[in-house]
Amino acid sequence: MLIGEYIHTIDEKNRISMPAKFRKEMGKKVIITPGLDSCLFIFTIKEWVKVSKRLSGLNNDLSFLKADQRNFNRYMFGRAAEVELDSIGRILIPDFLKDRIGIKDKVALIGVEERVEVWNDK
Amino acid sequence: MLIGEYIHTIDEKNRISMPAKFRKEMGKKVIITPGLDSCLFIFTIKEWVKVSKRLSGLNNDLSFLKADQRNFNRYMFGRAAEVELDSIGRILIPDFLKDRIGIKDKVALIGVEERVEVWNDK
DNA sequence: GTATCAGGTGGGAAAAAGTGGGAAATCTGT
DNA sequence: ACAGATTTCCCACTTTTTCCCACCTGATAC
Repeated sequence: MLIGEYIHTIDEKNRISMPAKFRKEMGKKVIITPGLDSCLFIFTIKEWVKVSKRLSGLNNDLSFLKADQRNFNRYMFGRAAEVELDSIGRILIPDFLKDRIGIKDKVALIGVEERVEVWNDK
Repeated sequence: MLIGEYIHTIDEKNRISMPAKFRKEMGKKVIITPGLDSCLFIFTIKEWVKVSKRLSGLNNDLSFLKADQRNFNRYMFGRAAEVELDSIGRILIPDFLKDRIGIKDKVALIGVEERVEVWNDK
């Protein structure tokens, strides 16, 4: 279970250290998506598979008729990125996701049970 | 069952000795969370599993789709910490929790049935 | 009264985590 | 194909955390 909050730096190459406490559970590859609220979500591959299945499971055969559903799924899936941790446990935040949460310098990485949230830390 | 009150010192490395009387029951790892009022709760892993299940038990599989559940879970899990006792039974209090209860020097560790509460002892 | 023991406190040294940056590899456009 | 830009990989420095040992104190036993 992912718990606790850590303040880390995002460097000029858009890298952030995954807190050591989270690394084991996160594995080598993770999925980053725009979160709800002004943050990013980071999921393990395993968790992402579950989440994405459930999200698309909400769709019924006529879901393409529902604008909200279409927009939401486009939002979630369209901007998700698979990211690999480097040899010392850092992840690279794609520009289009970085801009979303207005990161300047410091970010808060928050363990929320099955995901990590990334917030700008004013 | 955890009972009794002990006044201990928090040192400059944020360590507090778990009272010897509590150690056996607490085990090697514990979960520390902000308590109600200005104190911290320390739970055994076993107890934490029960507590967190009960509190987040209302969540469905996609709890992050609902704003109030997101906020609740962020608070609940984001401010918790898994902490290991060192070889002589001390726990390390994370800064973000230490600040919460305004610890200066002495703390009261109080056994309350299934948890230990940590209060500042002015 | 003194020795012994357990619990609690403090601090130094070693290890790990976090940050920064250079060089090699890859990509892009002309 | 080449020059310049970007990305990836790796190494090195600094800070923080962890581990371990030693000391102090109060209680108990002899």
